[in-house]
Amino acid sequence: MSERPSPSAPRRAPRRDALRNDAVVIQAAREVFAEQGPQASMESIAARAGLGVGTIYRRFPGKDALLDAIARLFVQELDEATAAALADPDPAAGLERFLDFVGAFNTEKRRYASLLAGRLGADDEVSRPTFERIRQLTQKAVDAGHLAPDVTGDDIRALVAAIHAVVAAAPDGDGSAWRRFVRIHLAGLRAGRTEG
Amino acid sequence: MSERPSPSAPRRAPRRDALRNDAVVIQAAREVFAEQGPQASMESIAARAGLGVGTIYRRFPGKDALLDAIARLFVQELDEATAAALADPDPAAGLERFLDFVGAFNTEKRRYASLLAGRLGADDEVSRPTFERIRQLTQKAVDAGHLAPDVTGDDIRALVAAIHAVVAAAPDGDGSAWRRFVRIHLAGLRAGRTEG
DNA sequence: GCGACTCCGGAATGATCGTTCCGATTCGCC
DNA sequence: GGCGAATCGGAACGATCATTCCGGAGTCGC
Repeated sequence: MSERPSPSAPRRAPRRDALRNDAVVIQAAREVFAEQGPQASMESIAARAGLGVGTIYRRFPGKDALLDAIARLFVQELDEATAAALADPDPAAGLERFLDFVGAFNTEKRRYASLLAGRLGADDEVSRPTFERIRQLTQKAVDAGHLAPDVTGDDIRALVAAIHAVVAAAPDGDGSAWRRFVRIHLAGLRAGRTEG
Repeated sequence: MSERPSPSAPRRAPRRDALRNDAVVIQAAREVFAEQGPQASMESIAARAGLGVGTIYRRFPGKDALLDAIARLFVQELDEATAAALADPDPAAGLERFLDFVGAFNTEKRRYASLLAGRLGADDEVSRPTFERIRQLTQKAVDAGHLAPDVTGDDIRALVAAIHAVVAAAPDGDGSAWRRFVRIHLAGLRAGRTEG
């Protein structure tokens, strides 16, 4: 019984250059997909990374896996934003901080919406724990009297989806039209008693 | 010498089958693009139409032209809806009727958003005369006191874009989540004095 | 430094798809 | 019914692109 971790794997540690390339590929893919959308070719990504296509395929089973990896990255950033917003002692401020993040995120990276579209199903456009946090964030704001009593996490989720679209539809120069949109919608969420 | 209407065009009327196929192609393309998105193949459209691909190319210079033709059709429908809404004697009712149309239109045809995206530039997502009518519609509602004084056509246009997204993001069964969204946003547009 | 093994580059492969082309078919007119 | 032209069908072409493959370069443990 010599201590081999696994009978058939006397593996060596991965080489340093391989590890570095891992990060380089993700970064390049992020940039290229943001610029050209999901139909960007693997070759253009490889070129941006300064690598050959084969190197990408060593790490990722295929283009779809690469797309998924990046989508997961975005969800993770959104996740961190919800966690930060939830930690804010003032519920209203936390909610607005979160919505600010969503708008800024999409403004910076216009094309990400098309990347996420379809890749994450309708009911997990936001990963489940993230949505749970949005729900809590909403509930706190309702309890504090900042939103009408019947407002739910679904309403905020719809608003998030709407922000995507408003950012994408805004004229080129205008990077903050979405702020006005959010302000208006929040006014509706405060005042609106939707006796349904 | 002999009386030809035009020197170089002794044209005969188009054949009846050609005229019929024109409509068949458009209809098939509408259906297939709605189901599969803009990346649907020309062959699948031809198959749906019960025709050969060559027949499509006789009418349309290429796939892009076909896509454009359908996008123009949608804009035209939207155009008619704005005209009808503007004709309504009650400004508030006209505006709501218009927004109802937008939501229903997108609900029926989920994938049309991706078809229109990018094809019509940011500043003519709605054709110019259509946008002019939206502006008038908005102004009438403002003058009648149904919307806050500083609301403009751009606000309604943003709402239209948002409705697209909300419809697309809604869970499968739920074909009317967008109604709630619109109701809330309209409340914000009524109450919100955005002293900016 | 050296040997063995991992990793990289980029040409080759196979599939998909938009577009073209031309013989066969159908239509309009007499 | 028959002729000439417009139209159709769908095979063939060329381009693009994801994916594979393997000879050669680079790295690690010693």
